[in-house]
Amino acid sequence: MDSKAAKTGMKVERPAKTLRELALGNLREAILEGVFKPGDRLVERDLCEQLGVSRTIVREVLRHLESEGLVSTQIGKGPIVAPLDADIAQQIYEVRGALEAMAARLCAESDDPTIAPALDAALAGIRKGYATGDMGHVLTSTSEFYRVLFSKVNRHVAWDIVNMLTVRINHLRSMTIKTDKRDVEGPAQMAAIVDAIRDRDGARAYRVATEHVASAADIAMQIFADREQT
Amino acid sequence: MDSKAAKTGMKVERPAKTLRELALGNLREAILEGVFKPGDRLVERDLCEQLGVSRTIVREVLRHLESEGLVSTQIGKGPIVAPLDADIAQQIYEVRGALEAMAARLCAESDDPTIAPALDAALAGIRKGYATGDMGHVLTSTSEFYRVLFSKVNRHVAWDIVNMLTVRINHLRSMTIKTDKRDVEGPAQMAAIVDAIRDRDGARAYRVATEHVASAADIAMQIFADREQT
DNA sequence: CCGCTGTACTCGGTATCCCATATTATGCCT
DNA sequence: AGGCATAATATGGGATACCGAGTACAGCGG
Repeated sequence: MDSKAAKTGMKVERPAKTLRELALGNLREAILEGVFKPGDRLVERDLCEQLGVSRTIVREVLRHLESEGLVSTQIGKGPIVAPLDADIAQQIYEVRGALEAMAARLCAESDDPTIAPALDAALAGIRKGYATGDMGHVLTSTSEFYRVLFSKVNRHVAWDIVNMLTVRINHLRSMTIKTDKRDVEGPAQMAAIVDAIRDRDGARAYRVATEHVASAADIAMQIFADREQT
Repeated sequence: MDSKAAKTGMKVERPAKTLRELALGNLREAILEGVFKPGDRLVERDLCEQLGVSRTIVREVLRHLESEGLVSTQIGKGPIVAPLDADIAQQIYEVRGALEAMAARLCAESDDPTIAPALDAALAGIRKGYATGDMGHVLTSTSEFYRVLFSKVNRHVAWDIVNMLTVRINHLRSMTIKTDKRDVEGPAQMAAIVDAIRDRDGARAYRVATEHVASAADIAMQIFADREQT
């Protein structure tokens, strides 16, 4: 796995050694898991206890998450979990779409025969997750699918951006994949991307990738609409 | 200005109040200005003196710049100014191209008649900068051009990303705009973008915007090639 | 000439302190 | 009783001082 990552030029994250990286991961996870909900205040001194680290670390971590967009700091108050509105979510999906479509096209236009099989493997993981009802597995396999898409053509800058954006819409992703018929539609759309890549059809790969993200965005917007009606 | 910014949803940066924001701006500026060159170590305690702030601040700032990609921290050592290689630069130009082309298309497809004049104004600024030899003015006007492109269609997420990427290739930008004939080619390409927008031709706007970034990237790659020959 | 050792440097991390502000609780006066 | 002024609390912004560990380099000895 490591050698493979090195071969693709993709930065392999070595076992996070510094406390700060650990704390960063933990807090990010906690926010993603919903332990802290959007709008909740993130009190530095409380986090020190909960994370078991000093305020220095907590502050560095908060700053980092702030630049990731997961945390926002209001002037007179302090850091809170950044709320996500429909407009921002829409924009995030849009950028993701642009970048993932770009990557899909590049994959199609490269002549690396290992791409399609690797994507198929990830796709199989997604289908298996749906079949077994393991939604966590669906999410990680989906990430793997896109990771392959970017790393096979050595686009780690774009991949980093997509990753940054993805964490912000994490809970939306969890909901979109549970939507009615998404268990067949989603994989089908992704299979269409793989097909286009296999056919070396860059334009089609670009188009179907764009459509896939757009349909996920549509579902997300529907979720916002439903929520508002409450 | 504030009301306009609010209307466009574009984040207006209020006069940085916290010491941290000041220090962040100063250090970023220093790196961009070349006070610290790629590979230079950024010794925390030295920066404390030079910036006149405590280590707390310096560390938060370094963390922030790290997540911006301007600074990289090597495990056993410490923070250094992130070196920029041709591969990364290429990828940054590529992502910028994808996003700017997207914004150009959106501008063309919107029916906001204020877009083209605003872009023309920025373009005039660029031409004036070239005419007077004020390259700093060329750069800020170019940024203004793209800021308008994104803000007129309310894409501040994408704009933030483009901005983040742009600082990393700042010195390349300074060099590309000084390239032979870039003083006529560059503005001509940007005028083509405005023309396409005025004609409501989304596909053409997308294409010419892509081409403009690609030509800038080509020049940047040439700079890397020349540098290597030394 | 090469290898070892010790010292200086610096980072990651911690523990306190101080100050300003914002919120909340208290209490007094009308 | 109600409203306003005030005090107490909570918290963020910032500064210091300190410690342990790893790196780098200089000098010493073989």
